[in-house]
Amino acid sequence: MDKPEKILATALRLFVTNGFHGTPTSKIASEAGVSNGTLFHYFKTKDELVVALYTTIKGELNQFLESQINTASTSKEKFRRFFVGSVEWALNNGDAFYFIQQFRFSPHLNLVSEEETRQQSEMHTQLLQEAQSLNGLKPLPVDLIATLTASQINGVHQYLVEKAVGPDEQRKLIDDVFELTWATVANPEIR
Amino acid sequence: MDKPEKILATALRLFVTNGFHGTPTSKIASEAGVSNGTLFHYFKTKDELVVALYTTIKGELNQFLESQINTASTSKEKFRRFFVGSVEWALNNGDAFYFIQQFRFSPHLNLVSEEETRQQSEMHTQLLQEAQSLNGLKPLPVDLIATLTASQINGVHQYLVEKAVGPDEQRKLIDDVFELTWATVANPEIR
Amino acid sequence: MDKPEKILATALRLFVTNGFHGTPTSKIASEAGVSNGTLFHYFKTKDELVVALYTTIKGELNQFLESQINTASTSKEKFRRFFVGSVEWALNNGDAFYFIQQFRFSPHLNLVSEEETRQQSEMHTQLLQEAQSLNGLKPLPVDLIATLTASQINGVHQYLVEKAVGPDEQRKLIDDVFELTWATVANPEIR
Amino acid sequence: MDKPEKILATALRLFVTNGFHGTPTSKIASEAGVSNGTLFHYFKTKDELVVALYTTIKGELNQFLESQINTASTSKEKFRRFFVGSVEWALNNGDAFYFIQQFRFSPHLNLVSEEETRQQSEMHTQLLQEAQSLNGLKPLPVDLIATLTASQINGVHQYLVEKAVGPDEQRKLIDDVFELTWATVANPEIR
DNA sequence: GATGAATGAGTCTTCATTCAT
DNA sequence: AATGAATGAAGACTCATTCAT
Repeated sequence: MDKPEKILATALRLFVTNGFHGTPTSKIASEAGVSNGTLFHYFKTKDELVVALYTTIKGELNQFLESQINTASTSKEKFRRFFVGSVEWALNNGDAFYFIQQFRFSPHLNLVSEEETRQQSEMHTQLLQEAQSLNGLKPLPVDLIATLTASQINGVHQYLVEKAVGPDEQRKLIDDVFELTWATVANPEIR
Repeated sequence: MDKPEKILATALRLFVTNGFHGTPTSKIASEAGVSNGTLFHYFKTKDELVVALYTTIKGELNQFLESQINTASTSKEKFRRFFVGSVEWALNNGDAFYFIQQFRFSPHLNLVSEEETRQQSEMHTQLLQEAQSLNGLKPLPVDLIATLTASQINGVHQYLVEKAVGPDEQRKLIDDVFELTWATVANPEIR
Repeated sequence: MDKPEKILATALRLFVTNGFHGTPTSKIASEAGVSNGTLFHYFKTKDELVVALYTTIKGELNQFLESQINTASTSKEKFRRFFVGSVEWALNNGDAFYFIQQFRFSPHLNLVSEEETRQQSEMHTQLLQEAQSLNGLKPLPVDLIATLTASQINGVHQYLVEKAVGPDEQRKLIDDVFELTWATVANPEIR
Repeated sequence: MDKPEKILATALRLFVTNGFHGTPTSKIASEAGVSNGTLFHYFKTKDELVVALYTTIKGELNQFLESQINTASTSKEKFRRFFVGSVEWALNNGDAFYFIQQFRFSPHLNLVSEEETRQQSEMHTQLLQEAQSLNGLKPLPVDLIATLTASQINGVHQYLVEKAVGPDEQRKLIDDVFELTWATVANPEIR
């Protein structure tokens, strides 16, 4: 792991525990094993570091989801992979997932261009548009369906974390909720 | 509005715009029309102010929801009032609702006792337990259903805010999603 | 004990424990069982309170010493009473004695007029001048003798406090040191 | 003089004039020619600065006394050097000596470990123990003798400062009082 | 690239003091 | 006389950021 990566990883850990404000750059630097100056060598400002962390994490998540979806053929299967993959990634990357929420409810969000924000949700939207064009979804606004499924993903994840469910049960539960969600949004006529 | 109330109202507005850290206590005080010292007369620390704001808002929300539910008789109707009431409260109290999310993804959350946290979600849980005991819900963990419906509430709200939907369409959309959600969690046999 | 007295007594206790700076007037007031405003009703400023406390204590000490000396007849006996009385008063009024030192090494000392300062040490000087005029003391400056004996008083007191000597041994020790001190300053020819 | 030294020197001067509380860290910093932040770079808190100043001064005093004693051979001579050296150091380092008293009657004293306090008075105690083991002192507790001589040192110094005695007379007076003190504590049989 | 001493603006918080009741 | 809410000036301390080495 090179220095910028180490800095980002350390920042993530500390931000999640202490919040942005509660984490001085000096602490990030020292815990990352670099000097104060080095941090600012790679990230011009603290805000830039925060945004870079967000962008990096979002990139990793998207890359992971893409790899999950690629191998599926049907719309439902793609959708399932997206749903299940999201929850599992969130479970395996608790800090990163928490950070995303933290970031979205902070003024830092304004520092990310709308263009970038749009791109990041593109995959999800595209997936649903494809499904809808094949008559596979209820006649609801695609964006609504997207938002609702994203909410469900958050919901399942939150439940699993709070209840500390075991791995086997976990898999079953995720799948159950996926099926419920699919039943909710899918066109019953061609189910 | 007495002084503590003015302080809380001003703090809410500023926190939502600038974040906790981005809002100096001095600005809260001056915009609330009181002196710096007065703020600290009523709230020992800034953190205490943040927590007090959260507790107050949660209290108001819960009181509002309780008033909504009281007049309903059937489980589904209670549930509907809860669902619709939540979304509408969120729409009418955008700042307060945003603040709740902000707060939940910040280290301040740790300053709220578990007891209080439990109390705040009690109504929701009770509602669902009652419904389940009457065989009205699918055989899923009540907490899961609670978390999922809460997520749906967030989802609809988020969609409505982002899309700036008009009032009539809004009401219809909320009701549609409620029905979808109910269909998702209700026991189909006695639907 | 009326209110000003209660305030002074409380202030003494708190000053000794926490220092002048470490003791807010609000704490003095609350622990004295009066309101914040009442304290400032009796003492215009905090500094005035500090000085009033000093003056009061010094007055009590002097009154006590005067009562001790009154009944003695010879110079040596008066001197003994002064010496022993000082040490015993210091032992019985630990806080007050500590406060005097605290006060003397603080900028508050400047708030006491020189006239008052002079008056307070008058008794001691007078005692020694009387003794010297009777040829009872070594031919040293009276002020030097005064300063040295005062230092010895401090010294014995400090030792007794630090070593927590028992009462009987205490009395003997004080007397021993008095005799040593007397031998040091008294004119050997007419001893 | 490096920055920490400059800060300590400035702090000493200001503390003696205005007291701990009467001296803002900002004033110390600016008069020392460094920024506010630099002061806190070297001393984590104002209290730590105060304690560091005390420790430094005590260290300097002890080092000076040690150098004075080293060259003497007999107990009495060592004792004389200690006595005279102490008074002269106090005269030449008025601020530092005043600060020591100020510090000893302040709550800051509690911040110095007992171990350190013990070490600082070790030299004095050792000196007297050595003298006593050679039968050179009266059969009194060594600690008492130590406390009494320390008090005499304070006394002479106080007198000389108050009376503004000239240098020649000064030396004679210090020596006279030393002899008196020695006569007071030394064993008369082997004098 | 890397360092870490130095900076100083910015913030929370305290507290002596006032004053209307 | 007594209260205690209100004030705001003042101060300790933090921390993002710079820059000479």
